[in-house]
Amino acid sequence: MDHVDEIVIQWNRERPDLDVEPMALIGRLKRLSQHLSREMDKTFATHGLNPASFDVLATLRQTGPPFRLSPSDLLATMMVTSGTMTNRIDQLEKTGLVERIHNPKDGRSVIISLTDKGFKTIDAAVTAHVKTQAKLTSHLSKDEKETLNLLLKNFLGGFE
Amino acid sequence: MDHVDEIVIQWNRERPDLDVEPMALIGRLKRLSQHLSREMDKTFATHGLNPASFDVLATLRQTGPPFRLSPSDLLATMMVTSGTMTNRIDQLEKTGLVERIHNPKDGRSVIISLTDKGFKTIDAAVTAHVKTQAKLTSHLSKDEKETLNLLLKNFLGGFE
DNA sequence: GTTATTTATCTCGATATCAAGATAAATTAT
DNA sequence: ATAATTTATCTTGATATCGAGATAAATAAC
Repeated sequence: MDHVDEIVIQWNRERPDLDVEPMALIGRLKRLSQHLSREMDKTFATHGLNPASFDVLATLRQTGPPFRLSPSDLLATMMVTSGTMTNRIDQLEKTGLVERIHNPKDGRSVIISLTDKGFKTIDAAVTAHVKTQAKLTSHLSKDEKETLNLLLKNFLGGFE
Repeated sequence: MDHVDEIVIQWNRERPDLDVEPMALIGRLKRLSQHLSREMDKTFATHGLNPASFDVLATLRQTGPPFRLSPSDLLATMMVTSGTMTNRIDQLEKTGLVERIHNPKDGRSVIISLTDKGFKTIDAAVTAHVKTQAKLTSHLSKDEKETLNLLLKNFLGGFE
């Protein structure tokens, strides 16, 4: 009997015409996502990052040498608008974690490049982050993790 | 082979020392949550609401007559700060969907009450919302929904 | 070659949220 | 009773995001 169960009971009493089973499923998913994010954000903060800056740095790091992507490339992997991306890069540039490099092949575009400082920061942060994620999923058995992952992948497949 | 699989492959190449299985699980969960929210927000918008206002109105409606709760009660069910709650109530009051009633029993507190307009709005919105949620989960079989819901409930139990 | 369209990035104004602290009433301790 | 503490709500300043549109360069159409 958790928080979502209570909501379901209330709606069944107030609006018995509605099938609120999907609401329970989606409600738990969303709430869980919030809890996980909140915990992971703490790890980012201990490395001077917020989730937005971590995301950008991690995406650059992950691509391998020379750790460079255009804002458009970054946009393609994140669910944010172009204005948000500009702001994220601005903040990272201010703190010296990335730099904007002029693209000689295309005057419209720029290349976002991890600095040494950015590389060191994200490598340390991601090590801690993975540790945090391991802890956050430690309640689940190996089997549960696998089943959950498969179901989520299937579910997510409907959207992207 | 989805977006998250690609990320896992990249990290395995760049940082083979890290076990990124939890990252895949959490990444899918978060991304799915974003997709679902984005779709549900459209439904709210067609009723003149945003997710924040929907949340407050739905919580009031769900409690049954007389559809009243204190800001603290509302806070207890939502993962937001008190400042956010004040703002949410301000917006809803401006549009006449709720009203603040003085609490005669306690001079510190107020009672947030659904207006007629608020009641009508949320009843229509929640009907549409449930329909949207049914559609969003229609890819999953009955069995998948049940298994997923159980796993999420168990996972969520570790946090609240 | 000139014009029209598309693409890449940035700008601007509005808004929701948070963290920290202010205010004021109720409760507890002395 | 008075003072200290706790509780309930609100205020303030900062920030991340979004939507819509601006700018400028590259590409396509004619």
